[in-house]
Amino acid sequence: MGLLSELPVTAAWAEGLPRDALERVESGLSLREVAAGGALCHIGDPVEHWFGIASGLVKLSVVSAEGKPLTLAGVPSGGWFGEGAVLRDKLWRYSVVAMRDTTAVLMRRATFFWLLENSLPFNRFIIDQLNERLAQFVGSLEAARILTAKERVPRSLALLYNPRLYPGIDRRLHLSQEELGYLAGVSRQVANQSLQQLKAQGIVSIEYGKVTVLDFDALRQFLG
DNA sequence: TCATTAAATTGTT
DNA sequence: AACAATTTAATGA
Repeated sequence: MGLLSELPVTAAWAEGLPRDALERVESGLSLREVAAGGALCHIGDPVEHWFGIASGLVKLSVVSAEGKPLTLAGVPSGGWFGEGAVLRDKLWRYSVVAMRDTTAVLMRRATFFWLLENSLPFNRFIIDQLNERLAQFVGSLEAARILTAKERVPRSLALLYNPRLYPGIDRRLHLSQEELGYLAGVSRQVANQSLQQLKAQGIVSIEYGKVTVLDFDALRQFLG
């Protein structure tokens, strides 16, 4: 019974791997617990791992010269990220901060590259993932220009429910309105008002510290 | 298990 | 940004 099979994370890239390869890969994995507010890595840290989120929620963020934080993306449980950094960079270009208590899976660089050289499905997974993220960030540029602050909230929510990047994510997400505001780059007030509107439209339901998506199709309208 | 208190979150100004 | 109201989590009897 290996590490992967015990995790509540669907590691799609591991499907189809021969048993001996799987054992080899699992020897290159480790777990790390990070409390809410803690960091998985900081800007400038050496890139030593590819990250997966077994449970919890993290955000990828940078800080502007004036000290204003900018959130690039949120990654819920089931998501893997950092392949761009592992492939291209020696140092992290963004910080990874836990928005909730989080359990992360760390894959050593050497293991990552071994998979690249030995598994075609893994290569396919990485290409799909890079492509999906590229689409997200291109969309973000558009959204920043075209969408109002209130519209950026449902867009951010829709991004979290990307089935390709984060398969099997629960309809109900443990995510406060303040945290959603950080993700969307809007104030908590705007996040609140936007959620109220979405609730009135029957797209989401709101609970204390949680949001549940009721209508995925309606939410995807905000992706543009 | 229940009551009390602190902390977190929400809705509004 | 600041306020009050509400919900949850933590604590201890």
